[in-house]
Amino acid sequence: MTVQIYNTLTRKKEPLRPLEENHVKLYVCGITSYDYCHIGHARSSLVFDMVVRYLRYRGYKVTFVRNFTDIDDKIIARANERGEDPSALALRFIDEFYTDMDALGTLRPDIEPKATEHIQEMIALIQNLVDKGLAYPAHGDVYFRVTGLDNYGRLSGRSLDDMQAGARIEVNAAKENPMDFVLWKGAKPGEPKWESPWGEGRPGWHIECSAMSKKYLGDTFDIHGGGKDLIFPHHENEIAQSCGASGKEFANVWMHHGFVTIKDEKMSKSLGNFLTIRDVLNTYDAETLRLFIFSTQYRNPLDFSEEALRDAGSGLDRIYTTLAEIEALSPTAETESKIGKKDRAKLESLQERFQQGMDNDFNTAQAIGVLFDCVKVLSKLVRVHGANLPQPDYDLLNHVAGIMKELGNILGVLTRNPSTVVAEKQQRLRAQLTITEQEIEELISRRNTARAEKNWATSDEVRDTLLEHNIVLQDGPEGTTWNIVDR
RNA sequence: GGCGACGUAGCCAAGUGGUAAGGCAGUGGUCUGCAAAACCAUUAUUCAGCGGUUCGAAUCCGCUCGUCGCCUCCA
Repeated sequence: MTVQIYNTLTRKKEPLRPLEENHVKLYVCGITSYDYCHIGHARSSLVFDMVVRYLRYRGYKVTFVRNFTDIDDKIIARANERGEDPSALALRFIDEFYTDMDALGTLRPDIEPKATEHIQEMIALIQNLVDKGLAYPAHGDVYFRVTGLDNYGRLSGRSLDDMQAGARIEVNAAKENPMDFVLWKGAKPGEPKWESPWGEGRPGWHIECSAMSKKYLGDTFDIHGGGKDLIFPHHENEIAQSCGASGKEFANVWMHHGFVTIKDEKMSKSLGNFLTIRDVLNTYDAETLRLFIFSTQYRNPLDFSEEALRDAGSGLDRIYTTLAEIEALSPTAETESKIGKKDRAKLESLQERFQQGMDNDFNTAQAIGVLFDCVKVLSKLVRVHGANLPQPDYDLLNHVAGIMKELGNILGVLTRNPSTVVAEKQQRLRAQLTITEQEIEELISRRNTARAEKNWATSDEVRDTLLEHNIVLQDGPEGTTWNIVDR
């Protein structure tokens, strides 16, 4: 079985076949750095972080390139609003991006090129296109001639006729065809600019990815990724530029992830319905956010809600609690297993089933289902046999727990020590208590006296009092214990 | 208007031609004075609707309805 990936270009799942044996070359469109990143950006980074981790787990060498767009209309506009230098603003938000990425625990790409550091490569590429008749200078700008290619529109599945019928195209007299797009923008007063054969100016948006992917990965490489909103025009135009210039294929596989939505509407700056990464990490930890983001397959829309995030949090707690319980076990001298056939089969097939899910176009929802399926079994076994666990069963439980952590790491979860996580949570909850532990003990003791006298009214009253302080009681054979309710 | 995606239990979500994973919630049981927690069991004769192909369809095809996205900057 090989990794199957849905290719936007062919609209099919295809087996991954890297050009170079066992070496995957991946280019992902990164951020335009002019503001803090929101949860949609987090999804993008986390999806490709997971893709890279999984491919490496599957034995591939991965060269991962992700760019920064650090020169662009929006950066200039924002800088002007704030009276800040555009490049300083771009650099500042790249720093903020790193702060968020580190908080999310994403791996750094192997190469993170910035547009402004590749102006010469872009100029060379544009010159190549001009020489081939695929681009033309006009009024200080340079435009790509879309009619020069016979298959412009093949990624987004639209024809030039379709697009012109759409008629949502700005009037620009300099263009031969309304769908022609800008490769180089002539300088306007006060804007950042670079020398070029066509006069001073700056690059258009799409050309940077063509130039930088070529430089670091070659004319043709394996996977190009980004959000669904980049399919048109950004990726369509990259294909036009790169294929036009090289005469070769560009990226073999195009991966596009779905949006994060709020109440089923796309989260976006223009709608103003976005939450920044740091907003969310203020309340929820990174692993919770990861589990939430991976709870659906990457191509589907993901609806953000506090409830969904809380669900992810309790799921994560449950796994950590079970793993911590396994850590605390000790075996007996017995050598005969008490684990039934069905449970054993589930545990032993964990890795294989997880891999099946992930091989299926990185279906993290399926893979997480497998993880929980095993947690269920582990938790039951700890409950039923924990106090009296034969050596071989002890070994199996620990083995499976180890695999679970390894697989979790592909999603960037279960990276911490389970006992520590559980202890820290208790500590955090204790810090929020509105009652001292001594008072709790006193109340429990008062209740136990009442219970001994079968004074249930007083007993229940005490229990309710404690519940108001988020303390829930558990009467067991060894006496009464208490826990803090996480609200 | 053009192009595309999606519609599976109360909610989230897998399944992509062989008879509905998993999570949250619910119900019954064990336990308990009653609870809580935990465990055990159970919860969709059916996959938006209607046709068609097939021995067989949630899965393939057609139409209808609904939701969302792209066509302008967007992850």
